[in-house]
Amino acid sequence: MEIMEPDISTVAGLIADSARSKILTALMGGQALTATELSIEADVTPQTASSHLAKLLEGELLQVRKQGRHKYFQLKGPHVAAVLEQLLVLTALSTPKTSTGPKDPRLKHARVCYDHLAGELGVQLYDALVSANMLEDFGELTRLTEKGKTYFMSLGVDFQQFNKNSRPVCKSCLDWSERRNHIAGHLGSWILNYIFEQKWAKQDLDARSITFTSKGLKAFNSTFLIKQ
Amino acid sequence: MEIMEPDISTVAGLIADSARSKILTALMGGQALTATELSIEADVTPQTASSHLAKLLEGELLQVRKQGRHKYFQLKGPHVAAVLEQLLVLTALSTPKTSTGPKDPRLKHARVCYDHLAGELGVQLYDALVSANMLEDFGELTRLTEKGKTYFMSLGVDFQQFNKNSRPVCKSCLDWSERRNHIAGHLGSWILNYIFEQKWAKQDLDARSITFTSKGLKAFNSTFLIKQ
DNA sequence: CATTTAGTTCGATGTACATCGAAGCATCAT
DNA sequence: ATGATGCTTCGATGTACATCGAACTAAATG
Repeated sequence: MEIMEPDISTVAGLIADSARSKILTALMGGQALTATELSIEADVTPQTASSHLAKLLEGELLQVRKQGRHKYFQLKGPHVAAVLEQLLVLTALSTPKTSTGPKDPRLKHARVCYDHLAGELGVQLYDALVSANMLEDFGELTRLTEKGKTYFMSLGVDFQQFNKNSRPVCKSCLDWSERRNHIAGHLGSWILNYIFEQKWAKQDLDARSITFTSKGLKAFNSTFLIKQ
Repeated sequence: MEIMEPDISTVAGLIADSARSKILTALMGGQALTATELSIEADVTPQTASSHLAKLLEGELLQVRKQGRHKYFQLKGPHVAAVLEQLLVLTALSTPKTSTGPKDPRLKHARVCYDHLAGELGVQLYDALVSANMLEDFGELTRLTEKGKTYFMSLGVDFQQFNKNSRPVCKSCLDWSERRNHIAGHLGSWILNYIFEQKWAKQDLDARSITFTSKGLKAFNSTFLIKQ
């Protein structure tokens, strides 16, 4: 007669497999990927990937769009991304060597975290907005000030639109490589979109890291008041 | 040469097993439990539980305190609890029947979520504080107002102490049964502690649900301005 | 039409691991 | 001392499942 606690183990089991976890983290890049792309990413044959993708769909972690003979897969929603991000943080904390490790060029510098900017640049953006009094920082809590609100409205943000669904406007998100906050939520999503719209940067092939043009980086820095 | 993304799958694998997930959710109750208690909770023999507990320790999800011939296990920290909570939310979302289900007496009413109050009472507390202008609600974001700060200081909260480590003072946390916010973070932890200190309630045997005395419930309601 | 490409289904193989019984150490009680 | 309790290690058993080769469907291409 007791209320059953939801059974975590099945969902965790979906993430537990090495190939599937690679697929999921690849999809943290935010963009939809095809089955074969994901099979390459996961380093398994297409047949194996197909089986995994079926399971991830069944488990409601992914969604598909069919286009011609291609199938484009995506994370099902922000809640899924949140779980993955938390797991990344936890793993990064318990294995300090690999995480803050020395190597790596681009992924550490700037990458996409589901639908917003992460990496060094993401953290810099966060810090700049805080020191410009556009963002108030309370640990993991973050709030856009009036000044910040008017500023982003001048850039074209429609906050009316944001409030329509339940997603928070502005949410901080712990970065597993930097271990610092960066901006998630609606605003984070909008900013990343803006970056691509302005053609300041483009997403790399590996679907997670992004590269700024030199002009784009300058524009980004000046628009968001990041002091070099 | 690329930076390796942390391997989520190993941590997920620890949670993926049915017995281990039962152990972990049992420990979401916040209080330390012995190996045999956990073996009962997980519905396996002591030997099996022992093997699982060793793995969870190895994987840094748990910590132990040895006392005499007993071993008391606990979640290693808030980050672990955060992952579990996110997984609970995700699972609850994808299986709506079981989660918001009809049955259940106590667990739905008031329970402990790692170190703070959840369930109907937790949500009521949250709402009351918001409507009393002590808490500002921005979706998943929450902030204590000046009014709230002074109020809690009058109850004996030492905010100086809170700021010493990195944990956020006040953080909202999605409730998997109610699908509404409740208070986590330092303040959430303090409030739960206060409830036990005042002997308004005691934690049940199943380690997750808590029962208020009738006097305690009244005191709780009036202290935190919850209108019946 | 035939041919390539994307994705699937099926069956066989192998491996990882959860489980418990039995036996072994501690620690507490009497 | 002797016995009881809490927890662990070892070994044997069984099962679940990831993997790929081979063969199949569906869509684009020419």
